[in-house]
Amino acid sequence: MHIIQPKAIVEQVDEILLERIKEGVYPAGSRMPSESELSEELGVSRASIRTVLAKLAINGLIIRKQGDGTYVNARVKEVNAHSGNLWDLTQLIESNGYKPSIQSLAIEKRKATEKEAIVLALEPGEDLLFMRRLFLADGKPVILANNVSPLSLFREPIESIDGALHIRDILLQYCRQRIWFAITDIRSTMIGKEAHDLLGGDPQRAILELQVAFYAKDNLPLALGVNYFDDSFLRLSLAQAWN
Amino acid sequence: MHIIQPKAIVEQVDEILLERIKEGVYPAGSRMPSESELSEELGVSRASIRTVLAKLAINGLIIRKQGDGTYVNARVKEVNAHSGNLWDLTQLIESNGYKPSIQSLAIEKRKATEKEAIVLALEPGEDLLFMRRLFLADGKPVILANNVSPLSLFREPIESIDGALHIRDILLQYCRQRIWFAITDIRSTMIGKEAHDLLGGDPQRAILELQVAFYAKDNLPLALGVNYFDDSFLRLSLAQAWN
DNA sequence: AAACAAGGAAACGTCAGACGACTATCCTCC
DNA sequence: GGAGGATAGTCGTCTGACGTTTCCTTGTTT
Repeated sequence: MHIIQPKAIVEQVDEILLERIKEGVYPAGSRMPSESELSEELGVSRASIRTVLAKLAINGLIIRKQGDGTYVNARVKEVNAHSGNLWDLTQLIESNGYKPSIQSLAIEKRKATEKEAIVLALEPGEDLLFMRRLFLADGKPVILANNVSPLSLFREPIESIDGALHIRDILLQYCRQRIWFAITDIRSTMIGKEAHDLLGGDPQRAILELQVAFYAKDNLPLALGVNYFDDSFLRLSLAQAWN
Repeated sequence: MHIIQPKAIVEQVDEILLERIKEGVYPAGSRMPSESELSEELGVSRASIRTVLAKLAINGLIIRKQGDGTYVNARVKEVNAHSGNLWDLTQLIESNGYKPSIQSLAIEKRKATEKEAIVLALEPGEDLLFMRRLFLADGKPVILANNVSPLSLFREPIESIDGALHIRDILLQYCRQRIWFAITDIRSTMIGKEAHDLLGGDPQRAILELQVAFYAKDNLPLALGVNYFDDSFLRLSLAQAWN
């Protein structure tokens, strides 16, 4: 058994405000309620509100003006890696305006390559869980995702794994591990045979490759991901600001 | 004349801590001084320290553990778009371990295309300042950067513009405009003729294309940029976290 | 001697209230 | 009608306090 700890206050506030911005409760370009009003309405201190607003500002969703107020970025709809989760492919598809789903192609055991062993801090040849999955946007295949994770992390037989889950939830559910941060390498590459077989389109074209490494709070490597997708169908756009 | 306003407190603290992390004053993986200690040492309130630490945590440079302390991310060296400035090409080159420089190829006037007019909120055919520049890493050309900006923003003849400056400083110095946020589209594309002539290498290869739009605080579009570079020489890697 | 439990110290998380800095707005005065 | 100043509202910073979590020491038990 595992108790689901009540989420941190700032986390809850973050979800609420993010939701309101996405749903247009605070329309793009409009002025949001003041920190004091939010503090009063949500029943948390102004300090907590400010923590969340700072995060939203860094991710370019809002613009803060001293002496004036806090405004929703008028171009918030143009950004799709919203809360800074570049590696959240489901969210990427969703913010491009499609309905995401995940199709599992393979879940199997295999040995770690030398390179994988280094990044995952394992011995070469140790057992890995390998997952090949296809992300669909409105049913159309758009992202090929390959993930590996040390098999020693898993507490249940691999047959019981639900391949349609988000990698975050797989690690949480079967490994009791929470992703704390991720490092993403962005590369440009020619589409390979495997990706072309699954994604279709021109067999000679450049696509994006996202190499993601997931880590736990204590810097323990949890998983690696290599994701391929066509940026002509899915836009990858980030907003960045400070202040 | 224009007075240089003293920077905001959090901005100064941010620079100091960023510098210390980069220089190894706080080594990767080590525990940083506590919030109280930093507050006392730098002579600012704990609240301001916390604002900065929150930003560093979001950008994955540090990891905060309640009841324990604040740690420098052990993998901080693997990340190069450090302070979340994806569009800061100088910083990108620097964090890849090279010495950056900028070579101006062309600075000229030209009319806005229809697409440019839309994004810059201008009438089609209005005058633009066009800049083509080459970023060098240790003297080797690595990034081709094309920028356009409404000519109406500039207060001095274009002949006086120093093409070796950072776009941030060009806008600040000649337009009195400060970049407040940027939206970056990341794309994968085949290398074009122009880019290949300047960057060399295999004429049939995939490279990264960063399409950047710069905005001022009031959402005024300041400039557009289209940057091409080879990700086999310059790694583009981001860290992301929340908590 | 090893394992376990209890307690305290230290650090981050949250709260409350206050004041300062800055901006937009309105009003007055010329 | 325009310029200038007063004013209220909002974000930025500060101070002090308490809550929550984690680590580590200490002492007890097995």
